[in-house]
Amino acid sequence: MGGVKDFGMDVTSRNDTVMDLEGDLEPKMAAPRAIPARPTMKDVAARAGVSLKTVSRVVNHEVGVSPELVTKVESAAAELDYRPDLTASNLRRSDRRTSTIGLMIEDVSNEFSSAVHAGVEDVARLHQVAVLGASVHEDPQRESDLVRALSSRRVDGLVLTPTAGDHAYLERERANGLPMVFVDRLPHGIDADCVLTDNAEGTRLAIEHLIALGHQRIAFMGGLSILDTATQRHQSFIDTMRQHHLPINPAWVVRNIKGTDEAEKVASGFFAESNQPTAIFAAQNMITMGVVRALKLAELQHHVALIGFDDFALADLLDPPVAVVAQDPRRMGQIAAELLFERIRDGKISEELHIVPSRLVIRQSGEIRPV
Amino acid sequence: MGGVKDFGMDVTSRNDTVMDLEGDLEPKMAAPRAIPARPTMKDVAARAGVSLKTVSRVVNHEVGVSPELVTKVESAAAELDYRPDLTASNLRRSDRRTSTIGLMIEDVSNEFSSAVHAGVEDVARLHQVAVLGASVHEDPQRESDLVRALSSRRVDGLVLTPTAGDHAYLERERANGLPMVFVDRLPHGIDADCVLTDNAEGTRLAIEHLIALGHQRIAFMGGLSILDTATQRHQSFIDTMRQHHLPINPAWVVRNIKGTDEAEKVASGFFAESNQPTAIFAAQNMITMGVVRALKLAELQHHVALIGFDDFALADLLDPPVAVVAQDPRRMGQIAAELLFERIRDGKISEELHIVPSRLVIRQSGEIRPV
DNA sequence: GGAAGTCCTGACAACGTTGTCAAGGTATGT
DNA sequence: ACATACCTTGACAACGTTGTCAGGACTTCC
Repeated sequence: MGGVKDFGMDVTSRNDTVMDLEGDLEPKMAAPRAIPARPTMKDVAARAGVSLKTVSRVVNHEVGVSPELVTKVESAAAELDYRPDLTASNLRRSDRRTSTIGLMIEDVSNEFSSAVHAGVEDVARLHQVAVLGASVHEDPQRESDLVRALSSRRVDGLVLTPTAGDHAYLERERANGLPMVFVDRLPHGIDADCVLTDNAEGTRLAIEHLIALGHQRIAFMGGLSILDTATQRHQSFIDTMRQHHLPINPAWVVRNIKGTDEAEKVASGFFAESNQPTAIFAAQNMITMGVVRALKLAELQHHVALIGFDDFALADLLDPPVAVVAQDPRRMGQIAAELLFERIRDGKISEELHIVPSRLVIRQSGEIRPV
Repeated sequence: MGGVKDFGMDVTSRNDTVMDLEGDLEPKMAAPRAIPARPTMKDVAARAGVSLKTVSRVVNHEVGVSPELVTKVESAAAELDYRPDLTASNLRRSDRRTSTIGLMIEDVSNEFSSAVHAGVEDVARLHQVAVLGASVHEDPQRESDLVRALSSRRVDGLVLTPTAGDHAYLERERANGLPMVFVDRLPHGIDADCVLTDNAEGTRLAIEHLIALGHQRIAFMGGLSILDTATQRHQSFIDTMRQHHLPINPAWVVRNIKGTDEAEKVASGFFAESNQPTAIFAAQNMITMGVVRALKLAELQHHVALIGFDDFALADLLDPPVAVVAQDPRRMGQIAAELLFERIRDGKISEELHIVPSRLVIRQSGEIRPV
């Protein structure tokens, strides 16, 4: 249990301030400024010569206040620069909404995540709701800490990309009235609303495109298989190859690749052998970039076909431009947020699954024919 | 004036719910679930058989509670899945801190902005503070709406990238106790702490590098000159050229370029003339990308030198790799956040200016010599 | 002219928590 | 045994706001 933050130090320093001002004759300037008191409704009421409640009514645009008082209150509020205090308001209001939602994504600075963020923000803005964003960095501990922190801040709901761990613990949060929608990955241990890319279909499109060009020796490079996005893409690769009766060379099916550098090494490994794949399917962003590097190094970028999963900025400016299965992360964020607001509104708990289609973006690297 | 959100609809629908349950005999399932009541300290106190205040003490790790009661309270809290309510806590606490700060950046999904976001988050996490992030999209109206919204949510402070407009209005917010730090751009109409890239120095480095290679015909392509980052880069370009007694061709100094497409057009315009620049300095991210496109189209990418301001992912994978003046946006976010927490702690208002150095990242496009 | 209704306004409690203070218990010193 | 100090605990007010309700001024109707 325990508080979210230890305020001990702050409190002490504040007491010190008070002592300074009362106890001795140091000039006020030397002591840290007291925290300025923000004007409250009470202040506005006093200045406008009305009751507290009337100010509340004006601020909330309730009907039935005489125009005269409305202007009086409004100008008093403007003069004082009064801002309603949402934290107090939420405490009292019957619906207890904070007009704030939490967003937990892999990393705010990663291209995919921040597109999701943008999508969530699009929708949140329409609802006049603020977004508390946080990066999980694939750390289950951090994930649950963040859920705690956001829950303590009484967010109205949560959009999150689950880490690999177990998510049964979220069941209790949800039971306590915290709606949540998952994005990009299916959570484990809880049935909940979820917005996913069509990983299987996207992969199938890419592989069949390569097959249509005549490729038979296709390598698969995948990410961490604890993530089911990675697993789905891998499975779809296997299925598609089998459906087309193509051999799968186990040496060319590498999973659990982490990061650009590792991907580069793996791809370079392929090219060092006499028996080389004629096409590579890179099942994730970072992996694609690693492969691009390796191809360039081996000067094979115009000889080995490459299709990546997930689009990235400038993919079309590389030499050759890199073909990808494009997801629509912004759309995913929008859908997730819309779904969340629906749940917040009707208070229902449900387990809807939204699949956002992925599409093959044809660029030159995907048009290279086998030698 | 006015409330931040109109809760009218919600209130109505809630009344409806109550009516349903009381008024007729419909099964409960059909009506929207009532909002589940989250356990409060009172519930925990009742279950543990202690007073409210004792629970408060345990939750906040105050000393002087008997170990026996501590365990009793802790297990009661765990059984109920109690979460302290920060909004109520903040309302009562003497320091009135929400442990939340606001971050207003250009666009959460833009590479530079989200790196700043990541930097702010790095520091915020150390302080156990949550970040309310929002995109301003270069809209002054939106900016001030957001400030209002964040101020109403009683954030402890603000990190923001100011738009082009006037920021005198923020003076009043600050006077009402809202500390703020600006990033990337100097605000107008208010003296405040600010974290900036060394635009002049970075530009000088780039231009002098080109000059050292023998370039004399250097074009400048800049962004919106209402932004002073753009103005500073432009001014530094002019100064550096003058210092080296090089002619400035007005036709090659284009400012106010907006977006990739426009940049591409401008650059293509250069190449259509018989008299061409031998080097281009692109003073902003998007512009650089547009130039890359234009160069490729004109097949001049190996003949005209290019240096851009601000690094971007994959710049080193392009053909040729693109030289840039690299800023350090993540570091900027970190510094801004550190500065903000300092101000929050000591309550001081000041006008410190932090210049984060930029550095020239030499890549092939910047090594092309004039013909 | 009085009863009934409408409109506008304000007093007061309450939201969930923490700060303050006092009460009761135990330990210590004489 | 008594006074003193300390330690632990709880009662109560308060933070800034909104929900509830009641009261006063006016209007309307018989």
